[in-house]
Amino acid sequence: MGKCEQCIVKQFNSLKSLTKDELMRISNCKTSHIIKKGTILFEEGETLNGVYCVKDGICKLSKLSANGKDQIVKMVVKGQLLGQRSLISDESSNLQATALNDMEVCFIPKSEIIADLQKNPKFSFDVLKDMAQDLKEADDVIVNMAQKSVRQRLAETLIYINDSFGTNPDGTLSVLLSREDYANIVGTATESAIRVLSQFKKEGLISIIGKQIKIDDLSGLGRVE
Amino acid sequence: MGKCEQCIVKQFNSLKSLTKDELMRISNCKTSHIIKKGTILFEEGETLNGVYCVKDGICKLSKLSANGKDQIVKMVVKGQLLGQRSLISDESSNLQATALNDMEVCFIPKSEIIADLQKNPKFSFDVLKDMAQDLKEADDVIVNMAQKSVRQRLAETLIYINDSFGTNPDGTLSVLLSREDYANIVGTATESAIRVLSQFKKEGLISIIGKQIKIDDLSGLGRVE
DNA sequence: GTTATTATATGATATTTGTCATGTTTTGAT
DNA sequence: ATCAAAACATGACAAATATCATATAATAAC
Repeated sequence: MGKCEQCIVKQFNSLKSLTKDELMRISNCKTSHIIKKGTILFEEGETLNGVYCVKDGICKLSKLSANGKDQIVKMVVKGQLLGQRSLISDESSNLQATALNDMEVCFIPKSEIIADLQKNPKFSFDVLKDMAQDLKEADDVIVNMAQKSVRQRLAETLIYINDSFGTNPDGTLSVLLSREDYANIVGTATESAIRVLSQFKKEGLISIIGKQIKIDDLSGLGRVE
Repeated sequence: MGKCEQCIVKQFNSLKSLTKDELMRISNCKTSHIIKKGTILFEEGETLNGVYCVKDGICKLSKLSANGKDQIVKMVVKGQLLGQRSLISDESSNLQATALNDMEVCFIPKSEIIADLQKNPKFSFDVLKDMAQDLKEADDVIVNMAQKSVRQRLAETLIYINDSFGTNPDGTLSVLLSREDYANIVGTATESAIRVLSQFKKEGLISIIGKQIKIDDLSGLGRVE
């Protein structure tokens, strides 16, 4: 099994602030996992016994609404940590995590993380910074949800996915989401999401190749009102 | 000027985790302020040189949207800290803070807070917990914005204000918000907020006495669909 | 390979929400 | 107390979005 000390992934998250000794200790008790696309890493209400460090792949964090829809609140990618919030509050998870493609993750037991949080101020300050960033992004999502149209939100979602996760060699978005996923990010009915995507296609902003989406006019998408 | 060591307000926020010595040091460099209703404590994009500890009163945190509306993201009350996020990220503020009634606040310089964050793990873990809680609440707001109707969101807002800030002796909500504020919390047009409030009145859920609102049927509001 | 199931697509229609217009009430300044 | 400005209220209509129905395409199961 790989060693945390040598793992490049940690450069992208707050684990980078741990000392070599701390990393070696974590390395000894962490477990590696391959998570198949579609697998639920943890559910809403579930108690987490640690955090996941995402070595590869992407997952969605969603929350079930009273109307039965599963609102996607955030996407977590390679390099990021998963589950810190619940761990810090010492509460069960308020979100469900589902793999959007095959993932490779390391699971680090709660006790290890908590110990380091309490001993290493640099680490805890780093986690604090991450959380502050998450909070800022959440504020932006709230404003977008409240003030922008479905068309705008969907256009921005496409741009976000393009910019954050990139494209395949043929230009299609590398993260393959179902139309329902798009609807659940934007917060609209699946039919509405499909309809708006069809409009974008008619307007020459995107191409649709089966389930795949290719952005043809990125700046045009940015101008959608 | 009051002394932080003896201040009861700190019991409600993470400052309670500071040692007596740390509190005395902070007490010496903090400044007390009376903020009149309607005053802007800080604007979006402004660099904050410290945090505010709210001793009395309430303020709204809002963010200007592209369409010119000022979305209210959160309300901050007596006992809470204000401005930690920006301070931790070392960024300018992403939100504007405006007093909703007369406030009494203490301003603590950035250097003091940062120093304590780096030295006192208990304090930084406490701040971390606060932020985790804020993040959880933000997730809930996102889901509500995305999945619930204006009617539901407004009903929940009234319940929230009732439960969190209480009522005057005559039963009216103690926090007096303009119709525009309600609209900016819910994320709707001012006219829509007014209209829905009128409907609630017709349905016997609330009474409207001038600008004041009185909840007549709390559980009924909770059942609004 | 065939079939059942699920995902995508689109039309028709209902509902929700926004916008504009206009009138009334409240508030604040003088 | 009077007047101007702002906040509140409501109607009429337009636009955005949801819902329901139905068709087709893609995928999975056998």
